[in-house]
Amino acid sequence: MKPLDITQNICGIDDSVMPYIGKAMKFADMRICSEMTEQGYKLSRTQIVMLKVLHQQGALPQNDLAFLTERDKTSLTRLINTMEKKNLVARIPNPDDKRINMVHLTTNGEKLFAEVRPIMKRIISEMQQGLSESDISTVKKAMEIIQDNCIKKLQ
Amino acid sequence: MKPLDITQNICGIDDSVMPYIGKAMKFADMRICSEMTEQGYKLSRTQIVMLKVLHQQGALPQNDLAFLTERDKTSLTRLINTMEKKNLVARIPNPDDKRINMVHLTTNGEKLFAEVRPIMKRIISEMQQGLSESDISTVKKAMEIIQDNCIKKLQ
DNA sequence: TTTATTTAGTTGCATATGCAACAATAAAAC
DNA sequence: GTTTTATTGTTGCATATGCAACTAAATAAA
Repeated sequence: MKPLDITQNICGIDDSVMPYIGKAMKFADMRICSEMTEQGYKLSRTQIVMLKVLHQQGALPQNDLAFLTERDKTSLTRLINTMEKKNLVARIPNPDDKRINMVHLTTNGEKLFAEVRPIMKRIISEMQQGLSESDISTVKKAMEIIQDNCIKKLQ
Repeated sequence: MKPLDITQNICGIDDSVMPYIGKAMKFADMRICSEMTEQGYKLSRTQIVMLKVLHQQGALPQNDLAFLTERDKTSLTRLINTMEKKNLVARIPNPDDKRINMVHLTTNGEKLFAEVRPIMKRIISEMQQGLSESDISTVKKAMEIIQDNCIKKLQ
């Protein structure tokens, strides 16, 4: 028995790209996770992206972080919980508005990001080996179209 | 404040397609879920795909189902738990090999799949509105390449 | 035939995610 | 100045997923 032919798409729509992008994403996440583990880092792609955003943007309120990364605020809350336990980020209450937590990278988080960055760079270029410039730009365009089509109807 | 420009990719690799496919997938799942809810069905894309596989393949051992759908067997176990609670599928022990559970679609599951199938068909075609034949085939090819590159290194 | 190994499935633990409902605080309306 | 509304963040509940460790059963090896 083999995995189902990937062309067997949902509900007989034979030109659906959904299962393709779903699986590519899943395996990419697994690959990143496994390589990080090998290198001695217990980090997911999600966490690495968050490190990067905080590195580039500086401290931000949770709400803004959720918006910037297009996540539900509850998801953001728990992601920050996880990363706080690992001492990658810290919540610092804003004295001017007691509702707000500013999320900072810790020194440890900054250090880890610097270490992990070149590894990610390599993994990503390995994952995209064999894709032409034009393939990459077509994929990006297509994904934006799909995302727009979805959001349009999500109002 | 706006969502980060999607071109802001992981670790400064500006031609990475990862964030694009991740977000497209997430919004597609949300769209499917929300539309299903509107129509009175509490079903995720994952569950619908499982209904379809069982509809087409007939009853299967959990192990085979996990392999066919490229899921970890523990993930499969819990997906079947969820669907069993909803009376969409049933586990029937194999008398010839007491280790094996055959997973069947229930009558209810079969009925629901028939109802949901045309809805999915519409959603998918709406989501891909604006993609040309050639875009779709490029995306498929690209996703297969990424998946292969990942699996290669996951041994 | 008894022991060792492999296979099928489950459970604990971890990550990630969204919706609904909630508490605390700030801002607006009155 | 008090009441109402909006904003920020958390928790409960639900889904989905993988790895490690486990049990039960079948198969292979001794």
